Amino acid sequence: MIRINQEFLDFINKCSTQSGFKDLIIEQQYKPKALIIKQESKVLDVFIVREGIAKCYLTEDTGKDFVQEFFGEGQIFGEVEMFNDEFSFCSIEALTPLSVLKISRENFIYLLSQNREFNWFILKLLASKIKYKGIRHSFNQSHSTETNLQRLESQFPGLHGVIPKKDIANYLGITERNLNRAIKTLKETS
Amino acid sequence: MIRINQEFLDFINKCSTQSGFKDLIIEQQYKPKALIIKQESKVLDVFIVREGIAKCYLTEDTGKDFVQEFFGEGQIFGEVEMFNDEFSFCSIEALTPLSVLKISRENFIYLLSQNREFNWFILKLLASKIKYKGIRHSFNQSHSTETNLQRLESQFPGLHGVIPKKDIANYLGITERNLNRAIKTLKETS
DNA sequence: CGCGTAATTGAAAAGTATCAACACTGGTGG
DNA sequence: CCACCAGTGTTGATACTTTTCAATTACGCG
Repeated sequence: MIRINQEFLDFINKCSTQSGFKDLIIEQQYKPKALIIKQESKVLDVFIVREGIAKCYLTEDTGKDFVQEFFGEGQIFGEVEMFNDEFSFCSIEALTPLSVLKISRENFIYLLSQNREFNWFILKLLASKIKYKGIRHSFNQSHSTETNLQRLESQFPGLHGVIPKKDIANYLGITERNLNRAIKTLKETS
Repeated sequence: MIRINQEFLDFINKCSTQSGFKDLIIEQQYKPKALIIKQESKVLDVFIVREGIAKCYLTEDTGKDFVQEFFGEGQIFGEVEMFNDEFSFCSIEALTPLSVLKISRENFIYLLSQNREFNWFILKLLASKIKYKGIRHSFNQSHSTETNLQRLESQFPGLHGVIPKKDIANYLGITERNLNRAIKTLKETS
């Protein structure tokens, strides 16, 4: 399954009903293929996935796309840009119909300073992303395409049908041609 | 040059002279090749580089090492393990004689909750690591070995003589053989 | 000098990208 | 109902890149 964070989503959902909190959180909907954050553009809000799947990817000067991560329920994005500079280093696109909760930069920083629990959640989320990215990059570089594909499928069973092959290839950092060969090889040897 | 964070180092140095703060921070020295954090082991402290260079790497089940990052002055490590679980997903090794400032888990969490400036520094540091890792992984996957090497050399001029070739190869995710060919190719075409 | 570690190189094998052709699918309009 | 289209997925042949492995050289240090 896609990476999710139910605990954080529950927390935010609970908050969005409390006075003094609900006004800071705005719900929003996106259709598939909608571009939510555009690379190199200003990011004014933080987003939390309520329902659906989003794709986080980076377009290189070579024209190639590289998928950083697929975001499921309770995953946050746009928060990295709140701390250092407001320009996004990646794009975010809805893969399925997507429901998000939006918090403005101003309110996000206010919450961080005023709500200890929120602050702790964000620290944990950031640390978790670092770990995820570190392990992923290392694994990718150190294993064969077949092994990388197997790992992805064990982490996200049922990604076929939801995520286009092009995106899977871009997540693994390989071409579609090579992805197809890997799939075939795995079928034959199983 | 190696990634550094002078602002944070200045802040920590200043703190370590203040009453109520200095007792929380311990200075420590390591010799080259000393293993400071061991993969899969418990991490009890957070470390901040005061002087020298450390290598952050991950050993895969294939026996291959992958270098995540080289830490310079003001860079922090061990902090990721403070938030989720205390077992390290990577190893940290001194490359040069290394001077670090150490903060125990207990005191780290205390500082996070009591010192707003410290809290904000950590948030920024974590966000910065995410961005660094994201951009790096994407660039690596999308460019040729030669281009990756050029990028590394432009970011860290003078890494030869300090960082062994094996580590450079492991940082780029390639073999030493291939690194040597890339170096030769770049020399010829320049 | 001799030892161990690090760096270098060539040749063969394995893996991956590129490119072009073709198949499948769902939706649209005649 | 069929023809057409665009987007997506599939495949083979070839060129290119990287790894593997083994042999050799260079360097620092007791």
